[in-house]
This record gives sequence, structure tokens and C-alpha cells, in this order.
Amino acid sequence: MSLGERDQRVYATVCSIPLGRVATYGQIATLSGMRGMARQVGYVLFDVPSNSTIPWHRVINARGEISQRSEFGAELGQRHRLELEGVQFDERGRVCLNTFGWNPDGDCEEKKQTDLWE
DNA sequence: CATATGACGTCCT
DNA sequence: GAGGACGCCATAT
Repeated sequence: MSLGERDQRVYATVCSIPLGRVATYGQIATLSGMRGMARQVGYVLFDVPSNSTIPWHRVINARGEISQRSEFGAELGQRHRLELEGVQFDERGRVCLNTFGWNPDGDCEEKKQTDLWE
């Protein structure tokens, strides 16, 4: 089984998400050179095994929620992984993208913002 | 080739 | 904010 170039790009982008940060599917799509194809990103991640070195758990949907999968309870595992990295969830089970969202360009500035805020 | 489906996103009520 | 319509496109049947 050979991996397509599209999958490689997505893997590379996902792997560049910093620890304790999350990115949306659309964001991954754009950064991988396939804007508007968020759905395809989800499809690619579907084939990634949960024990993979790829930080697939840092990818969530645009609403800051963990997308529901076919497998029951899989979302809980993803949430657990993120919490171990310091990502906080609100009472409704959502992540504040404004705080934990990954900004590839001005990640440092955004980090300063959160430091000042805390 | 026509349809259905899905780890999504945006826009409109 | 919730819910629905539509868009997008690779895969499966």
C-alpha cells in the first residue's frame, strides 16, 4: 500500500502542530495546499492508527469540538490525550480555539498574549 | 457512469 | 446559539 502525496502533506502538517495546541481540519487542509477540502483531511486521518506517532488528536473541527467517530468512546481517548498536553476543555466539552488554536505564523505573539492573560 | 457517504466548513434562518 | 441547506471531493458500491 503506497501513500499518496496528498496523505504525506497532511501528515507533515499535522506533525508540525506544537504540543498543547490544536488545529482545525480546514486549517490542515489550507496548510497542506488543499483549501476547502477539510473533509478530505478527516478522511486521511481516518486511516491513521490511534497508536501512530502522528499527533492526530490535535486536529479538531472548527467549532472547537472533537469530531464524533464511528468507534464508540474514541472521542474520550482524544480528549484525554489533549488534556495530558495541557489543553483545557470548557464545561460543554469544547476547546477555546482563541487560546489553544495553532497559529503557524505568529505563534509566539499569541503565546505572549496568553501569558499576559494568565 | 450514478449515488451515497463521511474524523468538515460556511452561510442563512 | 441551535439547526438546516449547501458546498467540496475522495471512496465505495
